[in-house]
Amino acid sequence: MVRAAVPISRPKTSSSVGAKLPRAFYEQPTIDVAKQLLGKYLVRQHPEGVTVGRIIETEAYVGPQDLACHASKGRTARTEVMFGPAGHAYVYFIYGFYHMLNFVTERQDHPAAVLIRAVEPVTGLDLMKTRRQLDNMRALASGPGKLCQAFAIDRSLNGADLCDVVLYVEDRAEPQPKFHAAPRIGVDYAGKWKDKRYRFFVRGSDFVSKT
DNA sequence: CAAGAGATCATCT
DNA sequence: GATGATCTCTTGA
Repeated sequence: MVRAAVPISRPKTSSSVGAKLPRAFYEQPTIDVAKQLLGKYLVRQHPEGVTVGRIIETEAYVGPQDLACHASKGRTARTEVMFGPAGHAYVYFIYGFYHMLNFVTERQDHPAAVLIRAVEPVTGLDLMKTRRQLDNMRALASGPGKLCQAFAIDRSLNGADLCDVVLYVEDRAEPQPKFHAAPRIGVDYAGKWKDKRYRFFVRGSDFVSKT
């Protein structure tokens, strides 16, 4: 006789698996946000289904003085979101092909953000594989452009509130993973700022974009 | 496996 | 008119 079903298994699409990070989390100093995001879970709700990934790699872009930060070029249509309140998505399009996902940090009028560079696929693997036209789990979301493709993130999400439901981050009460700090990728033009160790990634993960 | 090129377009000069 | 917070494929050891 089969035992009666007991609701102990947690529905994967429910927020009950973790606590959504509040706006106050994103209002912290950008470097702290970048480090603390490691081991948290990026959740994307979409009509095709939910995708979830464990955040493996981030980069901090700390403000207008940071020559690698887009906001160092001034306040423009593109960078406008970064000048707004923390806890919103800054999504931009680059190289004619790829979208980049960032989280706006710190206070109003201090333009800064954290770039999400890689996640470990957790939920919605089939959806990610379809979107990426690829079967290798290691390559699904191990890069900023790859993860945006896998999670169906484009400029329609620019400015999206991370305290809303379509895109947010969950804390599943894991201990903070050990991580490395290294220079950021692809910012050789940024003078002395290019050598700052503002890139953070989980030690030993197979899902880092570059080692 | 490393290095290089090509793809392609929004944004700013 | 140039360039970029990238990715993938090809080439050649």
